[in-house]
Amino acid sequence: MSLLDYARPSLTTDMVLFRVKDYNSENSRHYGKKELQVLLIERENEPQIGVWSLPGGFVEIDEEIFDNVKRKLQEKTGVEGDFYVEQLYTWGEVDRDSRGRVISVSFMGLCNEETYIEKSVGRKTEWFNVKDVLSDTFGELAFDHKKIIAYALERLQGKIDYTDIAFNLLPTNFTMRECQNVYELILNKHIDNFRRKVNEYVESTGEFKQGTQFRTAELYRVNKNRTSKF
Amino acid sequence: MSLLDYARPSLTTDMVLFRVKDYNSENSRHYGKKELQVLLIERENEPQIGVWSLPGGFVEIDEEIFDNVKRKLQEKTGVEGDFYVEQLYTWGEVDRDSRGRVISVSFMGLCNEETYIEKSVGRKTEWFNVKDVLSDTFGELAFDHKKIIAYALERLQGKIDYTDIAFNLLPTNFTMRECQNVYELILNKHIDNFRRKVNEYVESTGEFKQGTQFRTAELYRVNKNRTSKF
DNA sequence: CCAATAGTGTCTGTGAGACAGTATAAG
DNA sequence: CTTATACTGTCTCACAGACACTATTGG
Repeated sequence: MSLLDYARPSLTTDMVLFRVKDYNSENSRHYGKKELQVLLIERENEPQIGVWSLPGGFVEIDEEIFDNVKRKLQEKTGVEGDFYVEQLYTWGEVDRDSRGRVISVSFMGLCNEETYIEKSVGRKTEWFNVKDVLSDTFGELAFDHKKIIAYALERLQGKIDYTDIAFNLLPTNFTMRECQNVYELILNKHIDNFRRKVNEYVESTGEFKQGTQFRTAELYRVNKNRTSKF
Repeated sequence: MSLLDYARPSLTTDMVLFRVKDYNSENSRHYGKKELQVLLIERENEPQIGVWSLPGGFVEIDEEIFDNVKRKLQEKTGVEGDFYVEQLYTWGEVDRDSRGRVISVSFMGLCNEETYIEKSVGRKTEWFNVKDVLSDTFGELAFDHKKIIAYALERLQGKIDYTDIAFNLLPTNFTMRECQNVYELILNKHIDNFRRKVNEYVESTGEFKQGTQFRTAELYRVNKNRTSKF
């Protein structure tokens, strides 16, 4: 029996790309402009034209899945760079796409101002507050994309305590306040004794952040020589 | 542009089914017959005829991926039942299968003597010690199946400390020694103060295991009313 | 009695939550 | 000086590693 005898599903990718907007805003207790954001695009084709959706697209027959998700992201949103990406889950419910059988391999990306650039590609793309997107009042996303974003957020929340994954949302050098902002935005709660918790992951740079309104804060970087927990 | 314009990859599943053989053997310090095992089948078709491989097969166009992996397992190995299954990872490297582009969604199953039955289907299937299969001396498995088994074991080891996933490898009622055997086989090390570690996950049945050579041991079951950590 | 396993008690160090207190910047 | 943030010190409680100890079974 040849492989050709099988009717094959289509294979696509979906990227849940997160960033933290205004991670550097001061005072963690005043929840201001800073927010965890996800990148969405408005669908241009049937079905569900005009509906917000995750960037992604069909995988070519000779294209690595991982390459595809970065290529589609670049083509559709203009976002590219060397940021963190990990595979999340594969969604394949028979009726998840009205066009037919479509299998989607989903990915989570974590970027920051240093690891990505964004050019206009003449399409409607926008960074949304993740909390807003997941709320009932936001309205529907295309296909099962709301479920995928919720899954990505859960994965991020789950891994943040026992990996250094969150540092992918920060630039090379950052203050403790900036780092704490990122953690608090992801976990959606205040964290006490924060510097003690991330101590094993970071090291001093010896430099200080200038231009702040109050006491200058020391800049830290990820400690690449830390002993791994795994 | 229609979906038909795309050349589509084939979609398959692979099942990494674990069980613990002789989890009830006494004395954890004498590593005897008890072992963590994985179910393999000998390939009957090209390519790689006669090579040990994970059970699985091609997904039908109108078949749920999850249904497929359980159906293929039953058809190819004769193993069926209502045991724990979770999706692991999707493997899609362009050159992972010599027949063409084949995407494999892999799953991990955890079963025990109560949750599965095994009938002969006239094919060569066998339960292997996971440690042996992953060692260099075992020889090659089909495709990237050794990598997939290694990934499944890592996932199992990673989740065992913060979930009750390991109890899927035990029958409804079990002794502390049996439970400890399962944990020690998965983590491949001795564990001290074991009953204290699993206390929150189990509750007494009030019954005792009869027919043991020495002191009788109390039987426990999974505590369904435990407060979740998640 | 002995041998082997089942199960308990306790010491100690580590680490997290809570929160008081000190340091430093701008104005 | 004040104010707001950066950063340190310390108390307490819970828990995990280490390991000594008691309990119960068959022979």
